[in-house]
Amino acid sequence: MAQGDMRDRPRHAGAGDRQMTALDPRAMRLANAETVLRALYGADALSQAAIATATGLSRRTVELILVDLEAEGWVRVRSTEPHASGRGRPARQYAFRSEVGVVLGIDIAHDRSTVAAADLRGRTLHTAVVPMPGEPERAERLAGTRRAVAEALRAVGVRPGQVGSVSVATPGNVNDKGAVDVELSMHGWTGVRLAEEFAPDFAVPVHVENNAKLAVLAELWEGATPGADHLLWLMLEGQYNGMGIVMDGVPYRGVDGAAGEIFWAKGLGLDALTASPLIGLGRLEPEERRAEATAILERAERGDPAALSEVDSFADVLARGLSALSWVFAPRYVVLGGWLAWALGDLLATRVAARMARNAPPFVAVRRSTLGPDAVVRGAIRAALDRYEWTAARPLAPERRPSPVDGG
Amino acid sequence: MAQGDMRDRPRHAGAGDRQMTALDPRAMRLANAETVLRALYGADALSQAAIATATGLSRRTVELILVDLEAEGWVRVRSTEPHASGRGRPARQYAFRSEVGVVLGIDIAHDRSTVAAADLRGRTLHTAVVPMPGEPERAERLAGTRRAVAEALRAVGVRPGQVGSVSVATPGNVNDKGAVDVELSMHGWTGVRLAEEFAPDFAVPVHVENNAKLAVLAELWEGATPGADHLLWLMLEGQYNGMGIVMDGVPYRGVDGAAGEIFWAKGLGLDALTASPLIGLGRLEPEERRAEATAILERAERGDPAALSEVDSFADVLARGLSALSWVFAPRYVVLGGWLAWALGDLLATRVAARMARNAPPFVAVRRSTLGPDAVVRGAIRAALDRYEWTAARPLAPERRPSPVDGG
DNA sequence: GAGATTTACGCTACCTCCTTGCATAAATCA
DNA sequence: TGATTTATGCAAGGAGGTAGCGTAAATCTC
Repeated sequence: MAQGDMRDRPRHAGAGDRQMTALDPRAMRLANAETVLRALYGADALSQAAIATATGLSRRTVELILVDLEAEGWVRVRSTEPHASGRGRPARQYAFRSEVGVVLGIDIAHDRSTVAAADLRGRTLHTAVVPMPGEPERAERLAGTRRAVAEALRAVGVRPGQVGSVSVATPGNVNDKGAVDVELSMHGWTGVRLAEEFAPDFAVPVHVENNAKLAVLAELWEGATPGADHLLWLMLEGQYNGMGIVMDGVPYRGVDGAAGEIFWAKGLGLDALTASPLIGLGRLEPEERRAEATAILERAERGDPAALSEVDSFADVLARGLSALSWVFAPRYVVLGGWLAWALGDLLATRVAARMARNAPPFVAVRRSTLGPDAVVRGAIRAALDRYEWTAARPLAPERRPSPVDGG
Repeated sequence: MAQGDMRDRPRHAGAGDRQMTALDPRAMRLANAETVLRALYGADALSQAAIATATGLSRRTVELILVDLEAEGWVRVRSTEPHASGRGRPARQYAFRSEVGVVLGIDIAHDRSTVAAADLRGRTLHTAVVPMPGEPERAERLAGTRRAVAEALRAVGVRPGQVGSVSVATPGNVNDKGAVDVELSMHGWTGVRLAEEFAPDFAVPVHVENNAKLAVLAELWEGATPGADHLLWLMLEGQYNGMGIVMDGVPYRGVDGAAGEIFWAKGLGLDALTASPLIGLGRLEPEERRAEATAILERAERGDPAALSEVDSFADVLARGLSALSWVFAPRYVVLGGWLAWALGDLLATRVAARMARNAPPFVAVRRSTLGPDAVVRGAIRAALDRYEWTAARPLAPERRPSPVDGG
């Protein structure tokens, strides 16, 4: 169930994509129960009849399944509500209980490790941050991250073994076994087997992915391009840049997660960005670089030619590379993310868009990411939720359930 | 069921990827029957016990399902065979009947239309070719293609309404509605709605796809890279070049099928190929250009510096562009296909590989396509098989069943 | 060649789950 | 207070899957 299972499978056993597992009445019940649960998950509260029409199951079956789900703790009965048409017996409203499971999103960044605990609808319950000043070694970084995990779990009152799903974001290439293949900017990070490192702490498999490839999930979830099918997401972070590629709604990893290394590719011209003063800001401390970027933005908005030409030449290089990539990928959106895009506001995006309008396919739209600095953690939470195993999981007991009031 | 249905869906209803449809006993039976059928499809012949262990169903259930499948005509009972261990009652062997369905692969190429009829295992039963000399207009080309369809169906003794699945290959961008958005090299072809054109002739929806995107399916099926997960497939045809991108085992289309237009992309340098004398050969007639290419190959193999430099400069441009793309896609293979790669043998591939070894990621392997001129038709047949609806289809009646002996 | 052994087949009994349909419950409206 | 409307609870019936036993059809042994 960890990574690397669905790769390199021969897709040509036969026709369409139905399941291949044997179905018995129990499996049927399980599948139908999950269907009901999903229907409730997607809505605020639903009556039996509403669930029946939404799922295609008979009302009787829905009724029986709800009895089970309520007994297990997945579902709460909201006291009969007034009702729409005004008359008739009011229907009982059933609601999914997001509190009965906790997932973790872990963002290991250069200067800090951030751990967010969220409920099953992805609402953040608590965020723990452990700063990582002075370029620490591998062991120190891992220990600090574990402290952040412990703090987050303590805050929401959940033991590690009860966590429903975990996703870890890291800079560098994450291979199909959940280890970092190449990461040059963090000490001793190349070769670290993150999935193995964290696996013993939890009862569920630990998912590990490159940070840009996770941030793009947040963009699809609660960002500028919800539910988009194909897009390119650029993480402009200064020295540490990356790309998230989404195709057919799914993030694409390539062989051992190596996809999207556009800054290593000769021929796209994006390696020229390294020389840009804007990229150079990445070397500064977070507060400092943000101030610098804001200063540039303000100067440019006042019409200062030096600031404008700085942004323009940056946009030139970016637009050239992204135009070429757009012919290859035919994405619906190109999204500019990372703190640099965040700090430069719409200035950069509009300028890149103007330049791409001439050279890229006409259907490609340029967007600025609407996500703030927590894009990567939110993406990790999204990935954790996507991997949460409804059928295997058991809801947390009432006394163990965290409430959103507890944490931050 | 045609194209364009699974696009742009929000992927974040909840967790993993189970089905969302209500399951009743009948659906369960249908799914289990399909599971049994698939097991038989993947093997030559199987006993009840073998099917039971392969599928996870009880032997009794397998037995009952086989009774149905045999009655419907899907399955044949091979007379009890000697048996492995030597003793014990010999098991009945059940075999999937590939003859009970016919699929069509249609390749509309510049100089001809080719229609191949195949059985459900993809064995070609008959191939009909209608030449298209003198750059005909749209109507003429469509009429000629219909003639080829009629001939192929006559040869295998099947009426159009009985065809189980159809896939059409065409040059140009095929949008999500099965129409050609842009195709400049064939008269009046831009805007032709191929799915609609052919739909009335058949009882099943007609799948339409760009020819390079279909050829790559043949490569995965019976070519140089069977079952590969990620690869880039180049169709070098002279004037009409294209690319097929496979990611996670699935061909990638992009917005309205526009993905892979690497020759329109400034910045990759591949537009420079247009100037190459090798590409120029595409303007000649098929026999002529093949002779010319073979002549170049022979001269190069004898060490002729002019021929070698011609191939080298071609390989240079190709390798530069493909190296850049390899950083972006991280494919396992880059495959050179099309008649040009076919004609130049391993010469081109080894030279491209040597140049890419320096600039591309180390895991990328360069391969020459092992498919001949029928790559596109075979890919169309593969696509048609992939879309064949087992559960909806009814096996052909015995008197209508084509036999491989009939056709070519 | 008859009986033992081995493996496969056919079938009955039973279980789970889904569906239909009707009687009952709980609200509003006249 | 009774009619109307909508929701709930429950009994009966049907479809499908599984377990397990007796029988069938081979080979092996003496």
